[in-house]
Amino acid sequence: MRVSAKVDYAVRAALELAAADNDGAPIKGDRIAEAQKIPLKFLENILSELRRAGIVGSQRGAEGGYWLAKPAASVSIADIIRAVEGPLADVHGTPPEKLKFTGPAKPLKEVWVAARAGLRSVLDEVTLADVVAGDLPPVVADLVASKGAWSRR
Amino acid sequence: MRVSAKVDYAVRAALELAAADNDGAPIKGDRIAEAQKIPLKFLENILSELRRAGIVGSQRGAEGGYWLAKPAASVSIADIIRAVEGPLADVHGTPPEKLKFTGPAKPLKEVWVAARAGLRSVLDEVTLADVVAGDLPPVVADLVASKGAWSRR
DNA sequence: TGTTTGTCTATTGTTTTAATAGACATTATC
DNA sequence: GATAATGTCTATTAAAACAATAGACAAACA
Repeated sequence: MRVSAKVDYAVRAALELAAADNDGAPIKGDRIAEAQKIPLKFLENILSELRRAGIVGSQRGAEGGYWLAKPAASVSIADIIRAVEGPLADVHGTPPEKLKFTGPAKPLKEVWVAARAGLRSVLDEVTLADVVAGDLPPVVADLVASKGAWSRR
Repeated sequence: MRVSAKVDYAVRAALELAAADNDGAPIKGDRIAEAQKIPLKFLENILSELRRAGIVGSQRGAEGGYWLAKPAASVSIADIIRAVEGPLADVHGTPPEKLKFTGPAKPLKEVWVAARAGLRSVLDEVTLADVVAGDLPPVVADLVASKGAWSRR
């Protein structure tokens, strides 16, 4: 699982929007870029994609900026990833449920489907609101507590 | 999670070796390539990496070929991935446990650690022997049975 | 000694990634 | 209505990763 710079930036930018309670006024790209150390122009591209996905709203002009277009509790980390990169998981360009393997590799399809489900069990469950509140769902606590979760292998 | 062609090939090649009970005689790269439709030269590069990682053994010359250097039940899918691509998961080039976030993004570290743990819960548990036998561990069955596991989102 | 096979190093073309640039459209304020 | 501040859109680019491919070389066996 390689989390790209783009996804990393997108998630952090969305969190800034979810956290900012700016009396309903839009937040400037500039301010997000500075707060999270993200290259401004790259961030603007990303925020445009999030807008096209209906996750953020925007306003041009002076006093313009961005805001979250949905309740923070209804936007998952996976939603952000899908908005900027497409499907969460694929194998050599194919979605897991469409894979066909032959010979001893046959059961591999179930393995990749399960791997995706393992990822989803975290990324589909955690919302922007959870992260902002620092109160993550039980599934995260369980996984994080599992042996060796914090060490490299 | 993007499973590259290389990882896909490596896992399937390893499964061919795990499945082949060729009276202890080595299996030719040629035969694996054909059975799994993998470009021969690319496969040879991959098998060399698996050999350097101690997962397969090899013999040159006529009657040469490859074999599994360990019991199939002791090699996990994650072992194969790590051998050919390095760590299972990273965020923008950094392993999850070393991440540092600021402001509202602070709890993100736990989220990425949990996501990696979710992946590991499948990929560290499933061995080549499991796949060859078509008898996957309970964690796979559970995840695969979870709602929506087989559909795209 | 010759043939078959794996090993190693290098190279190539394509795609993706991560960013940058600049013209343009919109909005609020003066 | 002019101006300044902002987001939008299209294009470009440099670097890296990806997916192979090539060929000389080394080892093993018949």
